[in-house]
Amino acid sequence: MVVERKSHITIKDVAKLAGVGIATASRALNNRGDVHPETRRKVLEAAQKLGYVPNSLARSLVYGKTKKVGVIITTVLNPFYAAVVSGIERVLTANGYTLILYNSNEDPRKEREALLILRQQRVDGIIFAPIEYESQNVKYLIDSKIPFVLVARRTLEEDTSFVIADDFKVGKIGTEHLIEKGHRRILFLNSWKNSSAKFRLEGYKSALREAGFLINPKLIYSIKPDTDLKKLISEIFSSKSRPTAIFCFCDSIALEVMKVVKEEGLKIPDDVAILGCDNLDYTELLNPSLTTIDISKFDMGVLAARILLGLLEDNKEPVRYIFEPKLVIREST
Amino acid sequence: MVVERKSHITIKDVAKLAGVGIATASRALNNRGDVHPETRRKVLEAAQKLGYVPNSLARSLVYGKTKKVGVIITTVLNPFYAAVVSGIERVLTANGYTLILYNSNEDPRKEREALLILRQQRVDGIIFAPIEYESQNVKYLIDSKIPFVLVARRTLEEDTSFVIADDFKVGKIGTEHLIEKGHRRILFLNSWKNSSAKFRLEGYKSALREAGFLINPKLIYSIKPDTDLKKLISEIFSSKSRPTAIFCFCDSIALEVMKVVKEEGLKIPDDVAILGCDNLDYTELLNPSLTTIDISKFDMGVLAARILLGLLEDNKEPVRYIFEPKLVIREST
DNA sequence: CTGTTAGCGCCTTCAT
DNA sequence: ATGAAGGCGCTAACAG
Repeated sequence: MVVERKSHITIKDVAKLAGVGIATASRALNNRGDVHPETRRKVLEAAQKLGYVPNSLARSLVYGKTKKVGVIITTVLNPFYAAVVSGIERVLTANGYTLILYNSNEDPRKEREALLILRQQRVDGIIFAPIEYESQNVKYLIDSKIPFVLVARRTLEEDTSFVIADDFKVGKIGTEHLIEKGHRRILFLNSWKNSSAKFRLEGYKSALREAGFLINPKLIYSIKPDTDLKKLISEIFSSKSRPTAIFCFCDSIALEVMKVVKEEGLKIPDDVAILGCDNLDYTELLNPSLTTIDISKFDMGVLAARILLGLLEDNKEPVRYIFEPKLVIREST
Repeated sequence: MVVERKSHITIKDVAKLAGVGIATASRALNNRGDVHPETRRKVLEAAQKLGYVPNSLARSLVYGKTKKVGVIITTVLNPFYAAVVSGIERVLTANGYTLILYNSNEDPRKEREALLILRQQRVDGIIFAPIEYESQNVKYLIDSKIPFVLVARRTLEEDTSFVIADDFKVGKIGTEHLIEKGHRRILFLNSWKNSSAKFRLEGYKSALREAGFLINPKLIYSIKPDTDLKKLISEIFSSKSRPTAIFCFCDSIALEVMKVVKEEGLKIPDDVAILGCDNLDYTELLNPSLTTIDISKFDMGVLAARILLGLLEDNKEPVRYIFEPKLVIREST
């Protein structure tokens, strides 16, 4: 016969051992209201002796607040998001909040699932990098009434809080740099469906247009997580009119592209120039060092978290913040 | 038809709208017991209409299980841990578990705090990369009776579950490789206090000893998060008998070292060889490409999560698994 | 100052 | 097949 042992010490146990009522124990434990010093001592001692750990589920049930924040990003495998999450975490934990992390992996179904679970968990707020610019999931989130702030990516809604980079400018200054370097056929390996992809593409086009060049749709690709970069690149470079430069959506993609390009026996930047984006730590030491566009990753996370805290605690108006990107010229272009 | 909603719809609301009792609503919602098909339909419809989202806090209170797992690592900023976490997440979410992430940043106090909060949150289990080999926090965790598995780092306890690399071997094959390349003065930039540091150091010494060389304590350093690498390196290299090779605890450190070494005007590997560990994605493309030691990061996470699930669901015995490291020779040595 | 009581939202006997 | 009632652990009135 297995005896079902009570798995956790409760406040009841503490109260009993201290020889006081349950409410008194609660008061003593939480420094609330008036408790006789001696009583408090007894309670704390009992708690100590029993190894009492308050159950925050029960507490949250009562309070209606959980002190938890959900974070949904693409994947922490991308150092860009790792940095964003790190910034978020810094602020959140400093303010007594716990962080629940979800990686959507660019799959809207997983994103939706994450949202549902976060609602079930009754998180107080959500920080979110939505997969799509026109996002059903963000609509759903708005309906849910949970305070949230978008990070790194925005959506078409005008009245949401977000912290993003000026992606139009990213696309523009990157392309301008390549044009300046004499490139005319610039391959744009863009991301997929998200706001950054959308606005960077517009920046790319704008730069081309202003320089008086035609926009060649065949030079614009959307990379999905399952895209076979190797195949794509070698196809593109087997055509007669191969591009002389590649503008990659992010450094992670640029890294992959560099591998493939090298395998193809092409020299960087002589045969093909490569431009990344994010200015990840290692890009400075790549061979050749990667020209890229710096975006304040960590600070974006910090600010997003701060804004969310504002939303949670003061019930402020939506806040929008746009970080300025900065071109970092190195050897790859 | 606008529905006025209070802060959260409860099962009570659903029951009322469906015109049934709470218990029946619960049964219908959870496909439990016998419910008349027509009743079920009404309940589900009501839930749908109200946008009901079950409160998992309340549910967990009843069940005594939360379906949540806590993860404590050094920092997700290190791609090594990002990969580990990613592996963990893959398995956990696939099994209906939610992941709560904490970064200890090598600070035992933060680590302890994380442990406390996870207990308060009543997580079902914990996956944990402890900062110290002789860890008070792991003792505390053991006392807490929460099932856990250590990942990447172990402690002196023999009867805990863990998934680690064979760190003695890491230290050994790395050092042997450098010796083979003709190096005699090998600087070991080790980590701090954790099991990997301990065993790798033993491997390093063992290799030196077996080759018949003396162990020079002045060539062994422990890098802490706040160590000024630049200063350290330039001091070391300003002495007459400078090392000819540097064995770095991990690729992230190796990256920093490469930057500093280059600033000092030294050529790699001619003036100084550099060896990393972890085989991060970008190391292949560094200038020069980094010789490193491959460790199955993602798989370590996957396995740790699987083992934890085993512990949670079948209440199995502790499981220990040690991954084989593999030397990856490139240009930097 | 302290104990009793009524929930927070949900699930589960136990009757009906 | 269904509803009433008790309880998970905790906090907040409300009485003493």
